[in-house]
Amino acid sequence: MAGKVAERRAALRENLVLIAERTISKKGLSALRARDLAAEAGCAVGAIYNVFGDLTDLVLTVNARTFHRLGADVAEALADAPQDPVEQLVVMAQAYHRFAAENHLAWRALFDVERAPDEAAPDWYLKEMGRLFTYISDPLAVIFPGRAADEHALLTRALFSSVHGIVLLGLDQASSGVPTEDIDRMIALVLRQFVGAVK
Amino acid sequence: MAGKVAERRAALRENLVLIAERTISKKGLSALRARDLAAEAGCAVGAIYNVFGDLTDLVLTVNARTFHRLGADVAEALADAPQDPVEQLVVMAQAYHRFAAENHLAWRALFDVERAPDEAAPDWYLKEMGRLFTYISDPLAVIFPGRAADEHALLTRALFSSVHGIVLLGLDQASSGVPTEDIDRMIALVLRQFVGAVK
DNA sequence: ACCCTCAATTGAACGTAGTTCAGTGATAGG
DNA sequence: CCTATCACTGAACTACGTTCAATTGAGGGT
Repeated sequence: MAGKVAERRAALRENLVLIAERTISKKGLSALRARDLAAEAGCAVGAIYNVFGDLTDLVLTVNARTFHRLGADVAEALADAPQDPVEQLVVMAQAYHRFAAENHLAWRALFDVERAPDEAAPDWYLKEMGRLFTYISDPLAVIFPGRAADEHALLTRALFSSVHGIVLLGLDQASSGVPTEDIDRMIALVLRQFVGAVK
Repeated sequence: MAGKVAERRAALRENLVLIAERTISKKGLSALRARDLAAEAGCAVGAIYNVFGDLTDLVLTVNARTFHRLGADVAEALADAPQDPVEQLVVMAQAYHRFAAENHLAWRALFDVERAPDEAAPDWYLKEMGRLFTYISDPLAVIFPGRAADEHALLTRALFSSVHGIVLLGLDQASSGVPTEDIDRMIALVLRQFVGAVK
């Protein structure tokens, strides 16, 4: 029976990730507790630290999955979008909004993890980010042909950041009155106005 | 000697706020500790709770001051700005960026405080936010006259959120390569492009 | 000047986190 | 079947925010 240990470890790891994912999605990052986690997984608290270095490692694993789902949602929206590059941008941004709204706490956890100040961003983060940037970059190249590469990169980043800001502040004060439709309207307003300026 | 107690309380309060402000500015919100605070202020830990309900109350007081300084900086930039409404928007947004960069940890603390889920945003927050929105709203009314009031409000909020997003993501990864000049360029790019002044 | 009352102040103690590690028990190879 | 090894256990440790019984000292009455 070779690898019975590794098997159990892998199973525990998967289990912990699923439980953490559910806890974060339902009750938020701050509700994640080592003891609760162990109790739900039916293991000792110490076992968690055999699989993950610390709870932040576990959260980062959950975040990687969340980020991947986010990327897939945006990609799906893009696949179903019309050919018009402006509409593609709008559709993707609204897909981003929809994902953030429907997975609010998990989405928040993406940014609420505190990284060590000098620690580099994880690999998967940069990779998924690059993926999202490509989705934006391509339609932009159609809309604004002949821009310098560096300006094009800045434009891409700027648009992503703008949409992110609109969603972030819109959902933050969801209780104090920014309806979902208004967030979508703001996104469309900024994107259409942005590209319409040169049309 | 009437009010000697109240006097000491007020002095302690001021002292605690100043110490907390310095700690947050230098080491970040997460470095704020009740025991360190008491040691620095030369009082018992319990004394903090005679003046503030809890540490979050203290942080909110610091945040109110930070937000006020931010509003003043933006107002000053607006006062020195040219008449052109587009340039006014750019100048204000870059002032927002400069404040965030120069007071990074204090600025982050504005958003990193976790509020109770159902608790309303504090009064001073809404007031300062309204102040910032007015600064943006006025030039926008000149640039886009004759828009419906609700669309105008959405536009204002959308532009603020966009600039906030650009600054937030730009400063977050400052280590992994978004120079200050690029953030300013993105701000100018979005705002100028938005209002149709193609350069 | 003295004491007495009561509220402000103290800091040890409490509850709850994340994390560790010596003891225990199961595993895989001989 | 035995045993060296290593993963697992959970009590213990540290570090928080917060509380509260005990203490102190201020302000008024005599």
